[in-house]
Amino acid sequence: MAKNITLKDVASRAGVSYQTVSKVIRNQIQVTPEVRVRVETAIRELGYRPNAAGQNLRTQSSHLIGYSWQPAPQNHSSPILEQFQHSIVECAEDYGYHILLFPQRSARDIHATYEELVHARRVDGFILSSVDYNDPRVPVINRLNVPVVSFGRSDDGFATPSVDVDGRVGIADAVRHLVAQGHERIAILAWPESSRVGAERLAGYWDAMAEAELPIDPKWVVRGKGEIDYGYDAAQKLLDLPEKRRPTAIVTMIDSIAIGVMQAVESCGFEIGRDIAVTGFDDLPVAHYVKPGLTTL
Amino acid sequence: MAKNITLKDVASRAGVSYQTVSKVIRNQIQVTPEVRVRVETAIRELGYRPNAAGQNLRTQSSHLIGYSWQPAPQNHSSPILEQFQHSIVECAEDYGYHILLFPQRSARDIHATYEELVHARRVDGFILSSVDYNDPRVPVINRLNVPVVSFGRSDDGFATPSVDVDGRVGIADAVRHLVAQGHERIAILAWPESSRVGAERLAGYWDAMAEAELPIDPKWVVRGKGEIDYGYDAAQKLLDLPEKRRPTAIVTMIDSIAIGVMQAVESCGFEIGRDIAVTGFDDLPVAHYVKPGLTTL
DNA sequence: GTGGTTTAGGCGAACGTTCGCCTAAAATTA
DNA sequence: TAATTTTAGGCGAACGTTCGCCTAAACCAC
Repeated sequence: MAKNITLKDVASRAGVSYQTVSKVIRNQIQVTPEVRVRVETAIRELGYRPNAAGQNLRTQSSHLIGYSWQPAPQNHSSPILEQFQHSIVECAEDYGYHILLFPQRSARDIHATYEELVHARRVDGFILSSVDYNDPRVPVINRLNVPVVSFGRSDDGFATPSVDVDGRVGIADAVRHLVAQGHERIAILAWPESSRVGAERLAGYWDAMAEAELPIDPKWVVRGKGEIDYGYDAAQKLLDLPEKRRPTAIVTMIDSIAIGVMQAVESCGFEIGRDIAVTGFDDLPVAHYVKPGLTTL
Repeated sequence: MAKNITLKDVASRAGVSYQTVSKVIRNQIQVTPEVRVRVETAIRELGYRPNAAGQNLRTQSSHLIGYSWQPAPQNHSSPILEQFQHSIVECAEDYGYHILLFPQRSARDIHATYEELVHARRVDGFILSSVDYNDPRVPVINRLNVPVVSFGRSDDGFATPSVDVDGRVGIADAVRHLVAQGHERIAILAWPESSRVGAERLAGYWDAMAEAELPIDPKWVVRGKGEIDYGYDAAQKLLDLPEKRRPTAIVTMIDSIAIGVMQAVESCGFEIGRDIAVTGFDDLPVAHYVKPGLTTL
């Protein structure tokens, strides 16, 4: 393998000190245009790339994120997860990070695995996928005091810094919550069938309604596009239904739609929280997607 | 985050020099049992873990392997690949390595991506999956002169070590199985000639047919692209053949195509298993949910 | 000119390892 | 006991960065 090209090589070619090269690269100092050009051409001519090991050592960060994924439970390989994996890889790259996969042989292994990765400073943080209720990984990682994001929700009392809510589970939970409050006629403003995310969330609605054995009036499942306007228009139609068919709760796919719904509710003379409940939804760290009758963000 | 525990911390607690600790850890020198015990207990008590960045810098190796996988075309996720990914992660771990995922946005990006990873010494080598004929990644990596193995073979003159699913034997077995059941008119839905995997599997078909000394009607070897749709359309044409030329069994390259075939069979009024046999490949999870048990490999 | 402020860029130090050389003491032999 | 070999383990150096301090020259106002 070819010899490493280091800052010093660049420096001697450009006729400056190697520390100066480092600073030029990261724009940390003012240099005369002439020097900057000299350094930049030297970098280009030599094909210099900062050495990751050196950077990691110095900055005490690996620029690596550990990704924990469940090894495909037998018959149920999920394209969503594959998609998710691809997304995080792309996104991490945008910030100069990479994704590191690691094994997780047995349940008892969990502690050792994560401890090892963290103490060896091999990763800067973790992404967990398929987090379920009472996920054993969550307490372990929390004890290690390291940044973590999870895809899926764990309800075991740890205020995990940020949580990505799974659409299906999230909407289902929202609906369950409404059911628990006594709602029986629950409508949903869905997205066109082409939307995968929309389908996922709609499935959550069906899940929860079926679970509660509640009938679904075809009118309650609205499909459409847009944000505030869509919410406003669709909600008006729902509120125009005869009282017996009129929903007492409206579930939306995203907060901006919920805002439109709330506007419509008010302009029709109803009161949010008393006459009708509205829920929103967001992909960002939202633990609270339902506030009885009121979605505030 | 807690302060790093380094060799020096361990050393001062054990009353030796830090370099000695390093050597004890890797059994590179003889030490008196007494010293060894002192060092080992110090390590345990402090919870010392070698810092990966330091090791990487010193040893000039990242202990990371880059894994290039195709981001799941459309909705078709392959359980094989998922399995494969899991296996390499486990296996790498056994040798103290980890797997690094990296993005590959566009074809033109390929060179930059790999060059970056190699020059920055971020990875020690690569594993490529889904390698096919004329895979653009192969020449790029070979030029970088870095270790690489691939899953699937590319026949373009580079001696890249590889593993692969033996499609030839697999399909041949399937055909033999059908022959043993008394089938004589066996059709195959192949892929375009540009697909190496497809060529392999088709070769298995020829092998087995020749072995059984069965004639092959040119109409029985269909070439096409796609999944369910392809299976559906191609099967319909096969079923439209006059009875004497109509195949009694259809071999497909992948389960999703088989599903299309089965739909076509049903819609033409035939019964799977009685009038016609269908085989798949690669054990898609869906296969278990399809009504008439699909014979797959 | 004198004194004060800005600026470009040099320089030492540190991050945590591993490697190889070196030495003093212990073990062996004569 | 003296000469020789073996051994345990100390020590300096290097891997390639980044950070912060420092200095000499350049600039400015009087």
